[in-house]
Amino acid sequence: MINSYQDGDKFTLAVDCIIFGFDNEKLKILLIKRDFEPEKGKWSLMGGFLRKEENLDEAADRVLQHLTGLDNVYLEQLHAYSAVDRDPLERTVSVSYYALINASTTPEINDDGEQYAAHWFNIDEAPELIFDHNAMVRHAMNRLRYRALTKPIGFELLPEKFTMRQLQSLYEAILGEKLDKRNFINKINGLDILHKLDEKDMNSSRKGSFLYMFDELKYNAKVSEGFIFKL
Amino acid sequence: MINSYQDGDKFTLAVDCIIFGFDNEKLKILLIKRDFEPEKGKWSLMGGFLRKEENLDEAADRVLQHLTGLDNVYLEQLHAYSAVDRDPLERTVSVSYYALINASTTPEINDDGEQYAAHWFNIDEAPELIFDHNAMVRHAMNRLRYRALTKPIGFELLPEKFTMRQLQSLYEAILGEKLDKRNFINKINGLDILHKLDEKDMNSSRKGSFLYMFDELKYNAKVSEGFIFKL
DNA sequence: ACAAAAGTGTTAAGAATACACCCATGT
DNA sequence: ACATGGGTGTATTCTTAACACTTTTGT
Repeated sequence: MINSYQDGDKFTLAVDCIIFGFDNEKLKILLIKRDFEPEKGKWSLMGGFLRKEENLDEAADRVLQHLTGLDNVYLEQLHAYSAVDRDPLERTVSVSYYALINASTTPEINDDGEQYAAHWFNIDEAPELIFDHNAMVRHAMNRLRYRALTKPIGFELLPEKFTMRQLQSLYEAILGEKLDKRNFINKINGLDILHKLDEKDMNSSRKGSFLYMFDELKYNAKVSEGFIFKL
Repeated sequence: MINSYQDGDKFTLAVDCIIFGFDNEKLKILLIKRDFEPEKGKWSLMGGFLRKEENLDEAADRVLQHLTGLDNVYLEQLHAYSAVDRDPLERTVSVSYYALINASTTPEINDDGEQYAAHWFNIDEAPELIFDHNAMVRHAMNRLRYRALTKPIGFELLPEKFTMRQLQSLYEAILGEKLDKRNFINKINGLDILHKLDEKDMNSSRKGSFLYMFDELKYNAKVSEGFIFKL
């Protein structure tokens, strides 16, 4: 049974990316409209096939870069989907990844009109997706919520400089609940992983609000001292 | 790029199982000694190849049943490992699963001596494993610790009837730390998901200790009322 | 002067932790 | 009678949650 390779069936392997973004108000997801069969015209996640010379992480990076042009994106593997009939055309096992991209750094999406049209949707207004992609998105949301509480991944979704209010809005969008302003700020400051700038953002109010940066060095130092990030 | 299936490479897909057990004292892992190449004679996880007519969960079930004869085992998918050179003989992508089996229900292991010899190891005394199996085990331990705090999975590893002390020892083994007896019992009782029997286990002491059963109905009712299990 | 968002601490409630003695029984 | 593990409750600390007013400044 396991003592030989010769009798193994072979499979097409795909990656599908759940791409999250944030526009300072709502959590978004990037979807593409399929311009090819099967399920032409329907919305789906961005995906691609694994190639012999790469591993799954690299395939996900490649797919993401093709669509967004972005490199060094936060990507995390989620789950392998393998139902025999999940893809009606051909047996395909797909490994899902979720990506966090900072909407303000994001250049135009590679929407070449030929293969697919890409579009940002509010996470709660996304259309029905093909295959098992709806389940993939639900799963990704759960993981995102969990991760947001145990790793400072939120910063991946924000511009380099951001206000406390933006950070709070992001966490509210991820967790799906309102948070208390003072408690939130106290908690964040208690973590001591932000650098407060002298600069203010004057867009949101007359008074202006101070900008902060995530201090990755401080964070890494704390983690290596055994500090456990917990929001 | 994604608009056709024809140019896709194909891959051998495997599942590898991290099989945890508990002997009332230590957390154990079931490993097999390979009697075939590559890496003949070395210890590894139990694995097998995915077949066309099944999905990954089914493949993991099959592999596990072949080894242990057990059905209805708790199995959870963990991660897809896909390094190009992870298996020196042939490009193989492997999806890891962890399994929890109740050592007392476990019949003899299917150790047929021809293909492999299976052996239980204390988790902290396990030998070096082939390929990336060491990483798979580390990953599985982390997931097990997390799950143990948020789902009553511990009960999968115990006999149907068990004492509080057994339950506590199990959690201590999983979490790798000593717990306070009174606090532990208070917490467990606070969850109100156990059924206390009139029966006593007379093996562990002269006085005897009451046996308990996990009440799955109560648990499910609580969960569907929105109760969040948190140990 | 007022509208609109920023900024700032304290108190109360709840959760987690530390801790020590008596009980039942077989030998 | 004693040795062994079983069983039980309270006080303290820490963490989390609730809560309201003043500041700044552009119009």
